[in-house]
Amino acid sequence: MQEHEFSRIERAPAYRLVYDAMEREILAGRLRVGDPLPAEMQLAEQLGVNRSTVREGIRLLEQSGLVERDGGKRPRISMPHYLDLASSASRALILHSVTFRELWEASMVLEPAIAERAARHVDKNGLEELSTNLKAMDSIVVNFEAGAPVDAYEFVGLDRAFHEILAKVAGNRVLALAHEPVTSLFIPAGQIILPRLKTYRRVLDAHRYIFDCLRVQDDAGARRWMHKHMDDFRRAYELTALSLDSPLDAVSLGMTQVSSPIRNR
Amino acid sequence: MQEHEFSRIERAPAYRLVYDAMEREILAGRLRVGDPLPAEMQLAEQLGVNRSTVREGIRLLEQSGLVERDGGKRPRISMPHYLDLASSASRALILHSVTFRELWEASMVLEPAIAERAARHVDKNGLEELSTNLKAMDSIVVNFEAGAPVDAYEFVGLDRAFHEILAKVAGNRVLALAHEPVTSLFIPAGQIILPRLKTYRRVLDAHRYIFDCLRVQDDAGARRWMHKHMDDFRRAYELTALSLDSPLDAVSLGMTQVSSPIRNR
DNA sequence: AACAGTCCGTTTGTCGGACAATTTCAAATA
DNA sequence: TATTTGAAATTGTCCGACAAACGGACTGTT
Repeated sequence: MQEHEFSRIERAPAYRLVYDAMEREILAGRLRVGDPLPAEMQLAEQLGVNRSTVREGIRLLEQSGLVERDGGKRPRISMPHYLDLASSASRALILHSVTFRELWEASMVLEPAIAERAARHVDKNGLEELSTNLKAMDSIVVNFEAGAPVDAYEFVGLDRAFHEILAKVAGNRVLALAHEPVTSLFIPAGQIILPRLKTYRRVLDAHRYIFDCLRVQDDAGARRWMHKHMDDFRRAYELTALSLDSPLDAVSLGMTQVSSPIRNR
Repeated sequence: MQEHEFSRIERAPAYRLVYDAMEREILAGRLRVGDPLPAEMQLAEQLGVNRSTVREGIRLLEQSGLVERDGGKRPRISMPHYLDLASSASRALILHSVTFRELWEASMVLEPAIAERAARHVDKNGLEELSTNLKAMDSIVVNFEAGAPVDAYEFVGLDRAFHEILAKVAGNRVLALAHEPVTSLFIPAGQIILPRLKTYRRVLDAHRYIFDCLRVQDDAGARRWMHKHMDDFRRAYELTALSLDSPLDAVSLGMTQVSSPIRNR
């Protein structure tokens, strides 16, 4: 029967305070992107803590993408790239046993919208990139129809690349960010589905229709074809006797070595 | 003039290997969610590195949400909640100078889709939550129209809460994840716009229309009203003489103390 | 039996120091 | 000027130490 509720007393460890302090400096622009981090010793003195403590704080910055380490060189301030965040998002979604249906529903919302915007904003460069992608996929399909085996990994990679080029071309980074985990989670499913159903030609054709719409800036057409394309994917998923409502399982989908979100360049 | 190209030798620091190893154990389920982490000393012995190195690795896990520390207790394995990721995403988007237009475009895609699904899946519980939210907002508006001042922070908080309840009710975690950074970035804009235009009643009415559609499971109506609601927001933004295409600036939007993504419970 | 107090081993947080490997940078050299 | 060299700085890793907090067992009181 308490009258007064006490607010929880918060006692953050020093290494987290280090993290907070440095994050503030970065976000406030006093430490600029690209600059090397101050030496650990120097930070330790300025902040009045031990070097080990500073190091632990830097690890937090590192994982949150605000600090980037290249080999043994001085770590530098960096902007977390939103596409890096997507990998953590994918992992989180898997751990929460998100179902394929949720994934597919989201893609039915995002992909057509992205295709539509891509058709409106595409430029010569984007068309070039897409064309190159299509050519590569075309040669795989032609070879396949001549009897050659298909490298599923390569094919699905091209598929993904196509959609990511679209997302880039659409020119909306918020949509691109939302889109990224979806495509990355589709990959394992694609690697299971495609080798079984061998619908390579179908995927290629869909991409080509979308490409044609982009070329003439037909945004409604791009949206429509993308819609169809994604619906195809769901049907294929069901045809392989996979249930829409079973969770994407980390292990069965080979995501066990997601490993570290270090971006190699 | 070398003949043979050596593939770059990659030498990750030990603390990152510690991170990788432990992440593997967690994702493979050998360390289960909720379990306390093994003692640092024990890990150090098993992995053959020093305790300091283990600690640095644990910091990486901590920031990526796979390990949760509550006070001075033993850290425990945890699932990163996707909504926690959203705060990093928001920060990244701000750092990349995303424009309000991009944000708004994304919301025009996501919010109506979410409202539509919410109307289809809403249950008694969800309606209850929404109703409570509406009542709270109603009393603020009524007071305002009687001459009382409005706590912008509180109002915008209720606004956000309404949209988040919808996202939850829609029952699609992928969409909810994509949605989260958008609402959180809208908040500062709302805090600028609403006190100037004083369109509190307008927001409340829109929410109520959407709520009514949900009650009768009118998904098309929910979508339509949400669409209108978001379009209203853009118009309000323009009316305050803010440019759609200027980047969301961290400082002017008061995001300087984003600070640590620790989830308090 | 329920509850408060005490004690003790364990674990984390922090400190200080040490050293090898590598990078950085400026001086010396061709 | 371009290259090499060498010293200083910096990071990665290890070791050892100790205070503070936690968890659990034990005890005594009501």
